[in-house]
Amino acid sequence: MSYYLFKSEPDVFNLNDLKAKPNQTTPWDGVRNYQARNIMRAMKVGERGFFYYSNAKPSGIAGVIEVVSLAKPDETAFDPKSEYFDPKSTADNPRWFCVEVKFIHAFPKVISLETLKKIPSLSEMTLLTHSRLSVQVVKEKEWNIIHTLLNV
DNA sequence: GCCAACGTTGGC
DNA sequence: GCCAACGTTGGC
Repeated sequence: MSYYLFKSEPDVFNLNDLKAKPNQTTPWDGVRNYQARNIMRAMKVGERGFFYYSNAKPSGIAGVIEVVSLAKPDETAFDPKSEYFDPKSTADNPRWFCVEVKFIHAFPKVISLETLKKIPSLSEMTLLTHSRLSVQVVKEKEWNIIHTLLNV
């Protein structure tokens, strides 16, 4: 069982938007980075991840979502009208993939990046060492530490 | 709005 | 396969 972190700009797509979707579920499409794609392809149904707000005030972890389907081809890559269109990705040989994710819960308050940076045991977290990666693996230990912050 | 970090592209 | 040029991400 692995844990993950999914980034989104809340002005573009946030937890309320996810909650409003049919079945509170959406394909995590638009990812155009190979490392992030490979992480999604390794995800299993039932695994959970943090929903992270980037370019936000404040940026930070806003809640939890769950993987509800294995990675499948990202349809937005095939659509010339989509901002995520990629002519190099074809139905025969798709380049980009996405899992479907479901709303689980929103934290009462966003756990800010500033707060996370202050915790020594989180200093190796991918969020802090490879800040640009938009889909990340979170270690179980990190996952648990972050949940204990909710009780403070 | 700036800019550091870093991923991608394409010429050679 | 190298690497310069360029584009994007995301914190501040």
